[in-house]
Amino acid sequence: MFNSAITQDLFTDCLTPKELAQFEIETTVLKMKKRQLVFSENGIAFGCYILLQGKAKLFKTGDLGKTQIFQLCCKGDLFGFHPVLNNRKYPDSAELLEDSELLFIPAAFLLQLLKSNNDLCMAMLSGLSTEFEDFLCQETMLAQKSVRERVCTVLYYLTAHYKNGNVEVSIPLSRADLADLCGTVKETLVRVLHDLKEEQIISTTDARGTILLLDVNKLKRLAEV
Amino acid sequence: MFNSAITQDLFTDCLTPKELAQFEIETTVLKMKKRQLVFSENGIAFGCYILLQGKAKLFKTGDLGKTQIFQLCCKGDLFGFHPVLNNRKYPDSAELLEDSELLFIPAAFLLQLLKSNNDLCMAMLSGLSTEFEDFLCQETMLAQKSVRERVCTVLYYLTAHYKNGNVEVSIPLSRADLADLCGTVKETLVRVLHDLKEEQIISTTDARGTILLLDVNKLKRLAEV
DNA sequence: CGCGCCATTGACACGAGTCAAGACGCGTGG
DNA sequence: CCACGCGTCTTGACTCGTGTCAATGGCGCG
Repeated sequence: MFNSAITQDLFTDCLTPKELAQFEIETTVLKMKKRQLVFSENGIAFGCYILLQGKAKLFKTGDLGKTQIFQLCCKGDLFGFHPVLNNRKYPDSAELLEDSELLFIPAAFLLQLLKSNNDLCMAMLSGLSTEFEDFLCQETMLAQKSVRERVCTVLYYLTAHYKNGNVEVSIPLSRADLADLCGTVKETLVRVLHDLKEEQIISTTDARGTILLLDVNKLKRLAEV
Repeated sequence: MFNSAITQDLFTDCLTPKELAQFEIETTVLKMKKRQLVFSENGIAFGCYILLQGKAKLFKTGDLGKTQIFQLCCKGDLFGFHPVLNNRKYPDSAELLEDSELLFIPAAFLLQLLKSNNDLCMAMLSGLSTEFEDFLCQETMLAQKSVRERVCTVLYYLTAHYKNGNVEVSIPLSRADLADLCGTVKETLVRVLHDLKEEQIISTTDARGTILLLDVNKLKRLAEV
């Protein structure tokens, strides 16, 4: 959950050598800073992006101005392509969590590739369907679970993003971002984290509040209630 | 919201006459009764369906057994295709709300069409992207709005499904189904409906509790808070 | 006629949001 | 090198929305 279902493998796996060469030419590498917006809600989609290096969050802003994060992007993830495919405005926003390197793919070129390469199309359909699955889980979780369960669920799934080696998982997200992932507010999130600390399930090492997962199994059990 | 982004137009618009002929041959009409399951979570996907006549709800069951409805299907909607595209099990279930007529499209045939017809692929990609937009709205709504606002939002969007002529909108869903759409429980939903009745925004005519929308504009305003 | 499903209402408890204040570390500038 | 200020994290007190449990009412169907 919260992972990208579609990565740059899409291109490396599906494109012909000739198309790959063209790909090199048509795409552009961008360097951007932490906190910069890659695109934002209602903006026109000139193309999409591959995250070559760094991290990003994808989120939507509700009617009241509160943001809901629905995906965290890591190295290799493709994002921002939906409005290219259905020719609409961006329904969401993307912000960098670290200084990052992006590969920009122009909309027209992506569409041209899709039109001429059926394998790519099929792979994309598959990816979008997997993304659909993910959304179902997210939506059901948000609608049905308590905040405590949601926090545990989110922390558990973040292991996929922030595992160092095989054991340690440290999560450098801010409290505000974590709250936006869980669909709650900072204060409530902090209280839950406090409890989890007392239960020896997590710990916070540094002053920034980086979370260290101590007992992933117990976390998983609490998440699945 | 809660609408299908993908309908049978996909086929009528994109298929060649020859493919349409083949389509006639490969697909099967099914008649099924209210409350029957078309498919269910974790089931194998043998194909997908077009709703020729009737209504259906698509939902996912959470860890605790509570169901969350995320889409209502009307005449012409295509559904149940995601696991065909990504070769997995069904992540959701489909249940008929009325006696219905379905067109079954075998998985292999759908895949064959997609492989040989790029227009169809592109149209499908577009539809899935629009579906993605819809999910973002749903998720943000569920995570951020109060129950009252959610009920108003849901009722408002249901106008698209249950409009008779141009003015009257009557909603024949059960309280349980409405609650499952709003991400709440029957009792709470009933209380909100009670208040909306007092505020002259809706009324319930028959004993089954069919809801009649009196003031769609006010409803919309309450939904957008 | 009576059973059962569904809608409705009431009483109650608790989870979670809001508001306000304090703690802590970090960076900037004097 | 220290002090101040800012941003983030944390905690407390309080309120209220919402879920749970339980009981009643109404209508249709067998």
